[in-house]
Parts: sequence; structure tokens; C-alpha cells
Amino acid sequence: MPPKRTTVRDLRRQNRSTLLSMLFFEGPLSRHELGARTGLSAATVSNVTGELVEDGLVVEAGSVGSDGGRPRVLLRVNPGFGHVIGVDVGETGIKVELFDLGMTQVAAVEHAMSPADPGAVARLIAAGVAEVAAGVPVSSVLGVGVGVPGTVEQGASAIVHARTLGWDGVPLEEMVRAAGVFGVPLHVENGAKTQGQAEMWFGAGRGARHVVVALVGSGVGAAVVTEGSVYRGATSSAGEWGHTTIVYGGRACRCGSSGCLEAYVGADGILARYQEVGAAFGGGDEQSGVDALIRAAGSSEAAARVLEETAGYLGAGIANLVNLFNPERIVLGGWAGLALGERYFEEIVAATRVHSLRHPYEQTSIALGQLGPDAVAVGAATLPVAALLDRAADPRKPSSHADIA
Amino acid sequence: MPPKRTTVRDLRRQNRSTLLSMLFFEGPLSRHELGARTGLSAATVSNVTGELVEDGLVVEAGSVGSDGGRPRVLLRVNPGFGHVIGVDVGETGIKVELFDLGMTQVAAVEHAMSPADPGAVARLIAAGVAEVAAGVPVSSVLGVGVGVPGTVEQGASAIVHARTLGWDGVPLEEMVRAAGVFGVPLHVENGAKTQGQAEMWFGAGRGARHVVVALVGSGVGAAVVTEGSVYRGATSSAGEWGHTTIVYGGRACRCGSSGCLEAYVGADGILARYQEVGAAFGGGDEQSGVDALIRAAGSSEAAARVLEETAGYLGAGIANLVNLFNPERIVLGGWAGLALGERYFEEIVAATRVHSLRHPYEQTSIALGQLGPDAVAVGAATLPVAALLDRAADPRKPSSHADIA
DNA sequence: CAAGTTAGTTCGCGACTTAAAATTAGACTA
DNA sequence: TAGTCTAATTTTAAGTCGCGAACTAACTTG
Repeated sequence: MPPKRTTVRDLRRQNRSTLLSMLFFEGPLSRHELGARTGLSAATVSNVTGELVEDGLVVEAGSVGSDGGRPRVLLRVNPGFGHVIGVDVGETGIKVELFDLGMTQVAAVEHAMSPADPGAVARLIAAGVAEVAAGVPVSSVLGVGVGVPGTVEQGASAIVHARTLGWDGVPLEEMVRAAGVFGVPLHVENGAKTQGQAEMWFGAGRGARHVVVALVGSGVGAAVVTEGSVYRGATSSAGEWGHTTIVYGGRACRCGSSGCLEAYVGADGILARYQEVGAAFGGGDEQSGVDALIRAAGSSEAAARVLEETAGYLGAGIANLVNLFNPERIVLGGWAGLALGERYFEEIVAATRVHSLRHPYEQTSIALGQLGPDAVAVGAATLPVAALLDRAADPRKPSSHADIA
Repeated sequence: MPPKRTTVRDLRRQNRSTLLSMLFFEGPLSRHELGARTGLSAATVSNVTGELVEDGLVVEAGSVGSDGGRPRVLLRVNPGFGHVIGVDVGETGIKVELFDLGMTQVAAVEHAMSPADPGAVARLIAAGVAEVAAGVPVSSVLGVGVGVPGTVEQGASAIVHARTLGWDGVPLEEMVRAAGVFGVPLHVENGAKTQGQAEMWFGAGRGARHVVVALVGSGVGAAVVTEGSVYRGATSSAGEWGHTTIVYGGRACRCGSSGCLEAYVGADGILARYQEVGAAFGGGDEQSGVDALIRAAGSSEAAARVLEETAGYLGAGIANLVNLFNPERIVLGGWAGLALGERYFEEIVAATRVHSLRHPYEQTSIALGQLGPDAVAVGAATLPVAALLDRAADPRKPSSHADIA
């Protein structure tokens, strides 16, 4: 049982956070409207926003007339208050992107590399962060978020387990710090979760509070959002949808088990099933393979059948999420998910309906993701922003007179 | 976005709730210790507990010496402050039980009936409540909780969907009220969730914050507890584990789909699979059938094989929960779950390990439930208690001067 | 330019938590 | 049996916070 007191000061923090978050997500708003939407009194809104403006977190943004009265002054989060950095550690290289607080991309770099060696990855992240942050004052960087393929164990310091990369218990957070990123909040998170977060903030998940973002690519994963925030479970490795058993005793999966969803609807699984049907494939990477397969479906009976089966497996997998999580919306993303979804949306939805219980199914809508896999970096960059909105940037300067003592 | 203000009054409610909950769960404690555990100052603890004592919610319970100083006065929740009622609507009848605030059973009645007719069930609930509450003052009943087999849609008034009972959109809450239970908080909830809640408060889930209670009986369900409270999803029908697909294209399930977990490990499914293997069964109900099957496993190769397969399916199903929810503990319950678990615990755990990812698996422990299926009623009775702890019983009498106006 | 409107501020109040000082309530001592 | 000690509570005084009411600011209208 963690100590759970509530002091009068938490009130202010909470209300600061509420107002700041509302300004961030609902665009420019007047104080009046803030009061109406949050339920806070005009007095409090005035008081708190005054503080936020004084702290530089919020700025005025013009005003709009209101028939016959004093015009409202619009407020919005100050995009120049600071910057955040998002890092996408992929299977072929890393991307580092710098955003201002308006989430406008300011700079970006990309380095190809094999991520087999964690040390090299950490050094490359540190180098990328330095490159990208070169143009802005150091103190302006509010935090760095890193999205990695694999499960992340959140603790005093984040530990990464990524079977596909051969990482087993890599203390990535410490390594990145050691490589030169210190004095700045560092958040390491599973890439599927950061991508899901991006869909929630800027994509198909906006406005909903209970969402499952299902991601299908080479790997298969999901980000589960409940009550508006990403579900993490006890050690934050929740949402490992890809290695959920969907065909007991079925195809072998690279995770060592059998019958996993990923073995059927992951890019690998799809192509392997196609080849087993007798259709040989030339070389090329997975992505072009899947694209070719989808194109072939127009003429090839075998290709069409494989894809229809895939839609069936995928629908059943989605149905499991519907039954277990009862979300109000399912967002299907990931490069393979989007490719399949565009061509076989009806089939996937139909399979979902068949395999889920009527009641939760009726409560859910299914949509395609709007962001594509590039979203991992933006999503990672939202992590420090979320922390900022949550803490609402510590009220007042940190201990200004402590120096004297 | 729901209005989200925080007023200074919420503080007091929050702290009342924290202190009352701590007294409820952690037995008698002194004010001093309350302060230490909650982080609240001694002054606040004294102030708030004074109010709680005055309101009759808390009473002193002796004192213990403290080497050489003023002895601490122990405080505990007043068991006599009020009573709560739990109702278990089962497939063969209903049970109604009355508890005091110490959760000691004070009275209980049981009525056999077929629950096919919702109206009759509602009337029987009302009658049972009246019977059981006959011995205590009306105003002493703090609330009634009802556990039903089927999904419950929480809204202005609870609606029940229970395919096995033939209920489709039954407004049970309204019906029970119409049948005579009014003026008292009424909570209707899925029986699996109430049973899970009981395991959390009094059984194998105590002390953990992320738990999945897996229940296997005639039906198969789960109660997912995250951050200490039952996960409900968007419309509170989350946790429908039983109709999750585990063998794509497999056995037909009574839900209309195929390959559901319930079709393999539900009592029905187990017995049906045994019969298909050629072993004929006499009559008898499911429970004695499963018991007989387990006894037969000692001598019959076929019976043993069916049960081992069952353990495999069940382990895979549990592994899916491990992968998706990343709980710190799994509690296996339900009458069939307990029967299987006692005899085949090793096999179930082994299958779980095989089908789950190593990392989340290592974070989880698997335990048998401690309460048995009788727990549905106690669990239902915890619902009004939870509401009480949460609101901390409205500070001060409800609008004492509103009468005058 | 006066009247009418709507937005935002200021002021004083009541409710809260807290730190510090004061007050118990036994145990121990001489 | 009065005096001394120690540790648990209760009081007291101070500082925060959000709220409602009264007040001020900034336009539009006729």
C-alpha cells in the first residue's frame, strides 16, 4: 500500500494539469470556455492560467469577438516553451526527431544500422539526440522518448527484452545516459505502445477513452488504452497480442511457442503460408512481398485464398481483444495491417463479428490507423509531453531560496 | 471530456476514504500508525478520525501499551454501523446473504428456481432481501449487490445480457426496484466479477494490485483486476475470456462461434470431448460428471488423456491472459477450475509457461482460488461496501437544513 | 455617446492540511 | 505517593485553495 495522502497543494497541481491538458488537446480556448469545460470557477481559471502564462507555458493567441461584449482572449500552449525528442529504434536503423511543444517537427535525422549490438544503439541514440538538438538551447529540451521493438520493464531504470534483436535484459536507459544523454528526462517504451499513443493523440483514436490499437507488421502487437491512458500491467509488458495462442497446436512461431497469432498474420506468417500453398516467391523484403501478394490476389486464386484466410485469423484475433477489453474502438495499424485493411476491411470486420460476443462487438467500431509506422517517433516524443501535462510543469521555480541555505 | 475540477472539498473526501479503507483492510490501527502509513499528518488523522468516530463509522477497539508512553488507542471500522446484502443469481436458484460491515454473515436464505423468467427472479430477489433484512432496522441496510451470470451493461440502470439464461437486454435493476427494493443503493454486476472481487478482498488475491481471476465452471470467465480495481472496459463487459478463440475453426461453442476456450475447458466441453473419445457417460449433472472423470483418470487412459489435453488448453488460455494483461498473479477458481487445478496444477502451469512469453510469465505467479463458487454472494456484498469506502460515507448528514426550505 | 453585453479580475470567506506547541495517559522511580 | 519520562493525541496558528459576488474591461448597438 503506497502512502496515499492528498495535500491542499495537490489541488493546484491537479487543476493546472487539467487546464494545461485541455489547452494542449482542444486547441486555443478562452478562459471563459475553459471554465465551462472543466467545471472550474472563472476565478480559479483566471488565477491558474495567470500562473501558466507567467511560467511561459501558455501564451495568448489573439481574440475573437463575441456579439456585443468584451472579446475573448484565446489561450494556447506555447509551442516555443520547449522541445521534445522522439527516437524510433527500428529493426534496420534508428530515427531521431525533434518537435516543439506544438508537436511540429523541427529537425530529424536517420541512421541505418543493425541493432544487434545494444551498445552501438545507445551510442547512436545519444549522437542523434545531440545532432538534432544542436539548433536549440540545451535547457529547452524537456525530455527524450525512445520507442523500441520489444518489451520494456519499467523500474528504477528501463530494461529492454527484445527477442528479435537478440536483446535480453538490456539496461538501455542507463546505457543511453552513459552515452551522453543526461540531465534530461528519458522515457523508454515499447514501440507498439508509442505508436498507439500517437494514434490516440493525433490519429484514429482521438476522442475515445477505451481503445485497442492493433498493429500488424513483421511483428504483431497491440497498445491497449483504457480510461485514456496506455495499459501497462504489473511490469508494463501488457499487450503482447502477437504471441497469444489462436490455433492451439498450430504453426510454430519464432517465439518458440506454436499457434501464435503472429505466426498467421505477421508478414512472415502470411508469406510462409502462401509459399506452402505452392506459390514460390522471389527474394525481396517482407514488405514488398506482402504488397506483391496483395496485387496478385486479383488474378491468383491461391493468393486470394491466403489473404482471405489471413483476414479470418486477424478478425478472430481482434475479436479476442473485443471480448477481453470491451473497447469502444479498435484501430488497425502497422504497415501490413493497413495494407490488408485497405483491401480486406469487410472480411476482417466480418470475422471479428463472428468470433466476438454480440454485446461487446456492438459497442465497438473498427477503424484503420491514420498514421503509418512513422508514428513511432512522434509517439515516443509524446512521452515527455505527457509527463509535462501530468505534472503540469512543477508549479513555481524549484526551490529558489534553497541555494542560500 | 468529462468536467474535471478538483475542489478543496474533494480533499477531505479523499482523505476520509483513504483512512477508512485502510482501517477496513488493515485491521485495527492506532491514529499514530494511520498517520505513518498514509503519510497524513497526525493532526489531520486526528481530525478526520474524530469525524469518522462521531459519524459512527469507526469505533475504538482497546489500546496497546508502547514502552513507556501514552498507549495507542486502536481504531477499527464499526461492524455494527450497517449491513450489506449480497445476492447470487445462479443457474439453479438464488442465494441472498446479509453481512455486517465486518463482513460477518448474519443471515442467509436460498431459493431454488429456474431463472428463465427475469420477472420471477426479480421478485424472488426482492423477497429474499426482505426476509434476510427482517432482523435489522431498515435504515441499517447500506446497499444490495447482485451477481448475475451474464454480461451487465452499466448505465443509468443496469441491463443484463445472459445468453445461457435466455436474457437479452433485461433491465434487472429497474425490475428489482419495482419488485420492492427501493431507497437503497442497488449494484448489479457480472458474477465472475463479484467472485473475483471476493478473491481480491478475502482470498488468493489479497495484497496484489494486478490480478486475473480465471473462473472455470460450466461457463468460463475472468475478472481482471488492474491497479487494485476490477477492469470494466467501455461498457463494463470486459473479461469475456470464455469466448476467446483458442482453436481457430475448432469445436462449435454454444455462443454460436467456434473454437472458443469454453468449448474446450468448460465443463460441457470437457465431458463432450470425453464422450467423443468413445467413453459413454451415465446421466448426472455436469459437476458430478467432471468429478467422476477426474476419478476415472487413475485407471482410464482415455480419461487421463482428455484431462491432460484440458490442462493444455487451459494453460494456453491462461497464457493469453498473461501476455495481454501482464498480471502479477493469476488465481484459478470456479468449481471445475479448482477440481482440475488440484489434480493437474503442474500440467496447467507447464502449458502456461510454454504458451506465454518468458518475460511476462516470469512476473506472474499462479495460485488456486481460496473461496470456491460460494463467493459470488460475498463478492456481490462487497459492491456496496466498496461504494461506501470510496465515498467514505458522505461527510456530515445529507442536507440537514434542506427540509426547512 | 449612453446603454447593453460578455469576458476576465479581485476580494473575502469557508474548508483544508500542516507544523509546532500543548495536553494526555500510562510506566517507572525514588 | 508524588515526580519524571516517553510517546500518542489534540489544539492552535498559519498558509493554501477554490468559490461566489462584486467589480472592471472591452466591445457592439442604436
